[in-house]
Amino acid sequence: MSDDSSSTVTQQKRTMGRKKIDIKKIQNTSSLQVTFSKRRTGLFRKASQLGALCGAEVAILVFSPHGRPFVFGHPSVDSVISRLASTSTSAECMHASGDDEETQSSIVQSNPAHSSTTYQTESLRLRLRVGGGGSMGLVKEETQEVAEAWSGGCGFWWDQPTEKMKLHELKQFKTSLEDLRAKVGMQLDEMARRKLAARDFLGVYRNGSCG
Amino acid sequence: MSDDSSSTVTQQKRTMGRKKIDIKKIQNTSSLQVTFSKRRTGLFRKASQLGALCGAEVAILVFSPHGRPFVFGHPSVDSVISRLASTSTSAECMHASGDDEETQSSIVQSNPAHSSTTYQTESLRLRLRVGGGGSMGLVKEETQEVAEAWSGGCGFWWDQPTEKMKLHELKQFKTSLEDLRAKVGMQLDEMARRKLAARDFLGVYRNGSCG
DNA sequence: AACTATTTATAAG
DNA sequence: TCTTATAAATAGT
Repeated sequence: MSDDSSSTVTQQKRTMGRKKIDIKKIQNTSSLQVTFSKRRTGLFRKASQLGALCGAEVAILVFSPHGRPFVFGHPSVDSVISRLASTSTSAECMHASGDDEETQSSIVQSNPAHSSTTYQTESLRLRLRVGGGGSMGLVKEETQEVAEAWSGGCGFWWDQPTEKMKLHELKQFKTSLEDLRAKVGMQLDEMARRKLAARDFLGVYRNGSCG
Repeated sequence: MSDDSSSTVTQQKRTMGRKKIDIKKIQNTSSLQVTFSKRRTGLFRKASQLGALCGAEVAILVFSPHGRPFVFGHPSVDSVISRLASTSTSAECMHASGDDEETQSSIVQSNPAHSSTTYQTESLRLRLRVGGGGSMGLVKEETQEVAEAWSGGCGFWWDQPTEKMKLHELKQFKTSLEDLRAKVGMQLDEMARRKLAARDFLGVYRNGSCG
């Protein structure tokens, strides 16, 4: 005990720590965005784990409070929706009537054993495309850095000396492929946020080979 | 210290507690099912919270390792898919190439600002229907009990003296609507598992009125 | 974006 | 299922 600061001083905690919150619409705009971002990431991570752990197929579609769409799919959104559409099922369902219009959702569970098609749809075709960045106002220089980190060389970016992309963080990916996927999502988030126009990085990594 | 059991006996823990697991396909069949069930429930709960907290719209489609479909939607699967389909977007995407075929997923994030439709689909129409139970072999008596608890009266089941359905558990629902939704999912799970043929409980609660 | 202090989610039993 | 003991997620700074 050589560093005891004072006798009666209760070791002051740096942060208040997490607080319990009730599940109702967050009013503060900024915290709403932060929460949405964190939780969406967490949701996708969980979905990814469910897929990896159980060999389940999962598709998630989300519209941010701003109306911006986010999608997650394992193995792909398209395949899962198509599968659901082509699966003959009768659904046992329950609509939980919420308190207000913003608070209702439905949970459906289908049993393949019953064959009476209740879904009808044309396959939702997802044509992935790398678009340019949006426009949020950030130094172009920074954008360039990240872009180069992604498209600069041959091989996967996590195997490269991508100091510019915070290598220490990238190294964590190795722990598991699940984590890698989640990180990819976050990276994309950051890229989008920075108006990154790395429109060809996808082509480079498609099929895992250097094009 | 009046209840010290023994001098050198290290208080034996009842359970090993949670252990860290690596995210790879679970081999043990039974634990796979348990894990799938728990995690799917957790995933839906998280999705529900995201919707309630942020006013986000979410749709999740899951196929269990057995190929059984599970769906969650806020406000509904149909509406979210339709919205996505009708939204003109260009998608910034990344396909994380997994280690094996079972381990790849895609995360897509679209920016509404770019208007070049990349999704094309017919609205996935979800026609909910209450089907009969499956067949898993459980005492009919028990089934009957639960069925009655659900369809027995007018009004919502959580406002009724449904001792037969474990009221103590149902009471927890009140803490939040989010929780209620999650629980509904679990209840439905149980119902399905018990081969419950309460084919008309939905009708009773549709619109929140006693039909 | 980082960092805790806590609340939640869950792997084992 | 129900209970822990722990691992994870995340609200507030």
